[in-house]
Amino acid sequence: MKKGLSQTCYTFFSTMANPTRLAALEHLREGPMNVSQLAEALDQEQSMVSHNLRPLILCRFVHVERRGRERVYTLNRETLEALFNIVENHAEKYCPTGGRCLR
Amino acid sequence: MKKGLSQTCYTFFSTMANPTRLAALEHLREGPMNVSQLAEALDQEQSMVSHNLRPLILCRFVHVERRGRERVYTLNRETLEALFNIVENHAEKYCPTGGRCLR
DNA sequence: TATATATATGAAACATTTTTCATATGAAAT
DNA sequence: ATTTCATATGAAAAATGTTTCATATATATA
Repeated sequence: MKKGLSQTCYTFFSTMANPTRLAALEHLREGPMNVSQLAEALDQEQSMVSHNLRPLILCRFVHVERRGRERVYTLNRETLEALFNIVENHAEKYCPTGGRCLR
Repeated sequence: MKKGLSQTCYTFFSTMANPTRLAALEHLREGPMNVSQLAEALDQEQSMVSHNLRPLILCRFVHVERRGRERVYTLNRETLEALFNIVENHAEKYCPTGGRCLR
């Protein structure tokens, strides 16, 4: 592993390891959305969504574009579809009960 | 995304989002090791290593085999090499400074 | 320019996770 | 059967991360 990848991994996975952010990413798979739409879809306060979007942007898991006074968030599919595939494959093989760990 | 994958993702990424566990996984890339060897390599207390290995086992990121009174831990390469590749590719493209996020 | 709308931000309160330390377990050696 | 060695475990203390609430910023509209 290249030097610094361990730190990168930590930032990367910490950002992913949050239910609100994961739910936001799931919704963004359907297509770009602004913050209000996300807040509505997630049934969460605008402020909370906003707070949680920031690490996603810093990690480049989503990118943001201004449209008037809205901000439209778009999924970085290149990374995230690949990532979800790995998790899905791993879960199919090792977590047949769906999310709950085996003993 | 299949139902339950969001929960699976959370467990998956939470387990990855820890410096001690990431360092352990890095070392296990070199080959199987027992707990003492890992503790030595990581320069950490045996107890801490042990605590941190548990989630890795539950998620099937490593598997363990008894050898006398030792326990030898082995990396699940199938999942983890694929995962590290994605992080590496993402970082190369988006984090040229190595681990530190862009602004 | 005043107001409304969309989003972001800071800081305190709250929650979860990690680390440490003492001790338990279990297999091997004496 | 006792001791030793390797590892695991429970629980308290410490560290991190999340959520909320009040408010700031920035763009658009009246």
